[in-house]
Amino acid sequence: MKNREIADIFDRMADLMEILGDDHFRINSYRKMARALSDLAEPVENLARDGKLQDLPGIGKSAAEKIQQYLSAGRIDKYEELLAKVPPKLPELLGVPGLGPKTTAKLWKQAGITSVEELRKAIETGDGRLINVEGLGPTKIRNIWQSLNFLTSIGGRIRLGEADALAGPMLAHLAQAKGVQQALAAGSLRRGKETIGDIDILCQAPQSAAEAIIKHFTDSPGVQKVLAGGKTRGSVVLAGAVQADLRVVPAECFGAALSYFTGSKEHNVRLREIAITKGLKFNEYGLFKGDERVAGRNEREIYAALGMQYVPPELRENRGEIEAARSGKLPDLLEAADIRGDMHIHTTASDGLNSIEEMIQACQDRGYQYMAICEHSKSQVQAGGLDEKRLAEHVQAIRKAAKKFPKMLVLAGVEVDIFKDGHLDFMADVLAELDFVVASCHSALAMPADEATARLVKAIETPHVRCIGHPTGRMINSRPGFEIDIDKVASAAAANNVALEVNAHWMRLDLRDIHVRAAVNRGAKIIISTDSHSIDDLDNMKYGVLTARRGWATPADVINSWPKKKLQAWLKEK
DNA sequence: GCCGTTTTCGGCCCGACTGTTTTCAGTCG
Repeated sequence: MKNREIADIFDRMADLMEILGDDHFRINSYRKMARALSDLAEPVENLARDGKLQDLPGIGKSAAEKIQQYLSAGRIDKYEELLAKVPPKLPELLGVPGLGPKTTAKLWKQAGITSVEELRKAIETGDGRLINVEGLGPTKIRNIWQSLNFLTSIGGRIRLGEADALAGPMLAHLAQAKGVQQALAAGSLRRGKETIGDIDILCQAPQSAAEAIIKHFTDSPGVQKVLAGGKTRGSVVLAGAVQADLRVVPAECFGAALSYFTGSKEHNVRLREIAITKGLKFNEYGLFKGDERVAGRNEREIYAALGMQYVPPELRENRGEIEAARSGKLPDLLEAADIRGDMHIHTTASDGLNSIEEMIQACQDRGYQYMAICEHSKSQVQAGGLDEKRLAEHVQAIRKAAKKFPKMLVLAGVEVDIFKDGHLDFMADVLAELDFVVASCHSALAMPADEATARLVKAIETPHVRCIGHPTGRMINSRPGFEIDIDKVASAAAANNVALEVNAHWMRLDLRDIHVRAAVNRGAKIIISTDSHSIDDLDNMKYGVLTARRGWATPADVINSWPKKKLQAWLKEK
């Protein structure tokens, strides 16, 4: 699957065109193409084969030809032409905060700088080259210098759970400032995206209090560096080199600002375009007819005034939610409160930190009606995987412990390993004794897409298997995991009445959002599980719910939102 | 380069903050 690869090339072409000063509308359309390709769950090769490339939003004749050329010849002429016009390492300058295409072009043409390393040397040695660059004074040079040092210390986007942990204390700190009526996380954190670039916080307060609140924010304990502080917004760097931005707005604009700063950018652009067709103007202060504000206090009245359903933040990615909302066809998404159980929990019997009873109690404390304890199987030696004998003893221990919790349905399960060729770590007669079987891959996690797909399909077709755990095996920001043909996997899952896991741990979130959507579209069922190895891990469920919502999942799609009786009936179906 | 419920041509989102060319360009979100 070459989706990501081709998307990157379109993004790089856009970068090059920006430096060369090309028409910015054209550049924007290249960005849209890159986005369409990276949002695509199925292999772009399939669309190309079926002549359906132009069905993708923003992909026209010319882009389709470029994609076809890449797939058949491994190159895109236009990209090669652009590369020939610009020094190879110049585009990396665009990644330096504060450096955009205009300044990058000037550094190149007026100072002969062609890479980040050369820029660093030019500043370090003070060789005088930068003096010739117009628009570049001492302050800007100092800021660029700091950005260069900042760059070497950060690893890019942080994971959802990490951002959430940073935002929580900051929100609590802000709530103590005088005049604050409410403070919420906006941006990709509110949308529940798997990684977060920076933390956006929106605060409702009277205008008169704004400046003091921003000061309160920039003076916060965790702040390492203040990047900006004005009358309506402030910007800081937190521990771990994470940027956090704050905006303070009065109540009459809060909804407009929340919508604006929640994004996504692509969703917002569409909203503004719709506003224009209705003779309105939409900005972060409200929805305006001339000078009159027709909406802005909350998001719902804005969507209503634009003639569409309220769009939940998780769907705001311009992946079809605008059209659905305009025709009243948005799904009734799963809610966190719908979750009735956790179906993938470890205990001290394998590599968990808490006992059976502690985990049952913790699930009961969270209001669950059912749960499944699923330890590793014998080949997971490093994780204390259970062999047949220990597994049988463990089942007895679970049954015994469960008697102390009559209200909780405790399933004795297993997380059985799927080997490289798709066969399992336990024989069918062992699996038959269990209430619930999750099958997962823990080894050979780098294999070609067709082999990985076949491996999962074989496991799905195996008797007694009811769920595939963390189907791609990816670890966000550290391991890509399998590329799979999600349509094939989901179709097999639907046909065999096997669920696909959304692993709720913020390091996994696997299935990921676009896979959930493809799976649901194919009629596959989802189980959102925390794969908990401790009591605290149980609280990761919220990240799995966010991911499922981003995949347009409804309660009907998510088995562990079903009532206990319906779950028990489903368990008997295979 | 894409796109069409005022369209196949003429559009294509909006404002804050910063530093510098002291009236605005560049960058960012």
